[in-house]
Amino acid sequence: MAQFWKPGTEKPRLLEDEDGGVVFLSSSFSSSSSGYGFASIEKQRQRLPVYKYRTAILYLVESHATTIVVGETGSGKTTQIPQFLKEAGWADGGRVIACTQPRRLAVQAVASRVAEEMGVKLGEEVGYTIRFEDVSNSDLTRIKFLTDGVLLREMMDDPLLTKYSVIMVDEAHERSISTDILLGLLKKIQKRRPELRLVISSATIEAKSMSNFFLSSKRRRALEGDELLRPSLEPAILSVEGRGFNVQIHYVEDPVKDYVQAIVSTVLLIHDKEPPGDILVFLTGQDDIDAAIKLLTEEARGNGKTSSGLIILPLYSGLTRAEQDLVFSPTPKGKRKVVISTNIAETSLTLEGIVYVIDSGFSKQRFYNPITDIENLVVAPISKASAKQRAGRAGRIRPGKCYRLYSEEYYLNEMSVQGIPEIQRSNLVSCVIQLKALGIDNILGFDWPASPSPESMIRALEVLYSLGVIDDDAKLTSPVGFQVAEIPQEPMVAKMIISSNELGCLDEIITIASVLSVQSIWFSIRGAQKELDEAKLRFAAAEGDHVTFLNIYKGFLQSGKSSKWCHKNFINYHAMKKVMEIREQLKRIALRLGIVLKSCEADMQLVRKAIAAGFFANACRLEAYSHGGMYKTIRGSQEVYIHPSSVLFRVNPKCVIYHSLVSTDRQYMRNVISIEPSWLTEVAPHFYQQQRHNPNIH
DNA sequence: GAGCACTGC
Repeated sequence: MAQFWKPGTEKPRLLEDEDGGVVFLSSSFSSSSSGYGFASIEKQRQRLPVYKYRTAILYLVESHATTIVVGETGSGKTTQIPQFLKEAGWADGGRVIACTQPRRLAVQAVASRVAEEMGVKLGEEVGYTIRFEDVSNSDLTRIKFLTDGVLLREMMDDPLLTKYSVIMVDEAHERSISTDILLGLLKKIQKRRPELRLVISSATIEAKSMSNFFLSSKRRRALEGDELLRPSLEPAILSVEGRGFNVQIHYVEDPVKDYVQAIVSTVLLIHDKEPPGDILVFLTGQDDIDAAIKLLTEEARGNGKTSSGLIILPLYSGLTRAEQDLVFSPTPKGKRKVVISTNIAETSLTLEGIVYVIDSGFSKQRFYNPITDIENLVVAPISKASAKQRAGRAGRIRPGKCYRLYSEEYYLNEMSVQGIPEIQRSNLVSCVIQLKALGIDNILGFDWPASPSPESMIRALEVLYSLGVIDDDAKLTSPVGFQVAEIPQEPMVAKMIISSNELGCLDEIITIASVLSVQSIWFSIRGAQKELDEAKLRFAAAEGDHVTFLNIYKGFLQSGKSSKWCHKNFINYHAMKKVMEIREQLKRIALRLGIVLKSCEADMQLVRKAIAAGFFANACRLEAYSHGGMYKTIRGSQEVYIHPSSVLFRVNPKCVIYHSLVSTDRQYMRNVISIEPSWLTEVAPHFYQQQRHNPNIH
């Protein structure tokens, strides 16, 4: 059993502020109440911690180009600041206040809350825009919530975002790729539009570096000049307290060898010794979660006293909606809920009723190797910022406790302060083309909040060049480059779509692109693997997985888009509905780009050629004398295998193209289609011509 | 015969 150190002097406050750079404004700025109706809602608003900073916030936004608001959970900053700004006149004269979020669900929730507080109909004065859903009105909407990805897309039509007077970037500390790109671009826009105001909402840990980012060296010089009429270019930092309760932290004395076992022991310890309250456990992935549940169920059963009253539930994104909803159902009296979760509960989902958190100290994180061009998912230690976020989940309803399965010494001395920003862990192909489309040609010189490695940027430029999307001067080509940038898909998929025009198979290709962009269209039930495989066989096409998707789509349409039909065939109905939405979007965009919606009927050779035109770099050749179905990539001689979930598994055609690689003990190709090697020089002569004499091709 | 942290356009 894990031994926890119970410090004699337990920490009075969980969220220790360890960077001294944050300015805390005193409440002398407190505002008087605004003469506003809806008494009860107005009272609720006034009770939010952010309310007493109303005047301070308005003053800072007025006088500073950028205001950084450090606010803990429950401060009310997201719902209140846009309203303060509106009340102060920032939306007068047809201007709009924007507030971005990293996630769609948050956009919808916050927008409807604010519309309710203001007593207006959602979609009119208060609106929102997310992919597939625009609940806003260009004449009426004054406060608009949107995902940061949508705002980036808006910049393609209006690079200076002229209709917005204030842009609030919420959850900036999460440092997603789109937030980072957005921050870099907003900084540029500010130089052209001094009247634009930015509000960056961030966690404590990031505030200082965010402030330094918006105060570049050029600006420091400007500050010394004569800039009286302009707002101060030095960002203001305002800290707003949250409404979380204290969380006591417990550490283990010695490093934990087996964290699944340690979790089980700790759950039973809490259940035995601590007062009622639900437990949230952070683990890395589905495998660990299933193992922990199995072990916990066994040990609880064999331990009479503690076995009663535990409701043990898994939580990860792969679960169906119904399974996920179980964790939100209220815990019956006398019971204790134990939710064993991935990182999904760290930011994306909030559980009420959690009093105890057990933190394994690990999560799965994506890493990208620009040399091999492979993205890997690996279990890695979390950062202090994550650890604090996880612990905070225990203090939402009353004071709670957090059990960290690592030592305090490790936390203090070895854990990194914050995680590596996503942009430094990812393939940058989509990101680079987006910047190019916005006229940023000097990618290497772009002022990022955190610079990606030059190797990753160069690799992205190489891929875009090979696709014919950028030219020798690294400028977007016309029309292909601009078309690819318009299509909201990875550039290789976008190129496949554009190539389908002259091949006359857009109809089929957008179906394939749509299926490839959802997680999985298969409905997997544990223990029903055989049935799933049989269902797959009913649709399997000799050409490969992409053509199999076409068969499934056809069947789905013939069934009248029936959910029953999906169920019978082990197909995920919700995924199919998403496929339909994406397909409609792609169809609309393709038609706008002048691509003709044509079907090639049964001629699958055209479909395969279109796939090759986008994914030629992923072509592989079967190794003639290998018995294990070993392939090598034609370009890099990398050893790869067909994934067992593919319809071409064990079929092993001579030459294939894959859509993506997953790396475990081997590199597995997922979603594979067979091609003729001669097509490669046909669709990508520039890429393969130097290798004309390479025996691998002929 | 194997495996899918989490978002987003």
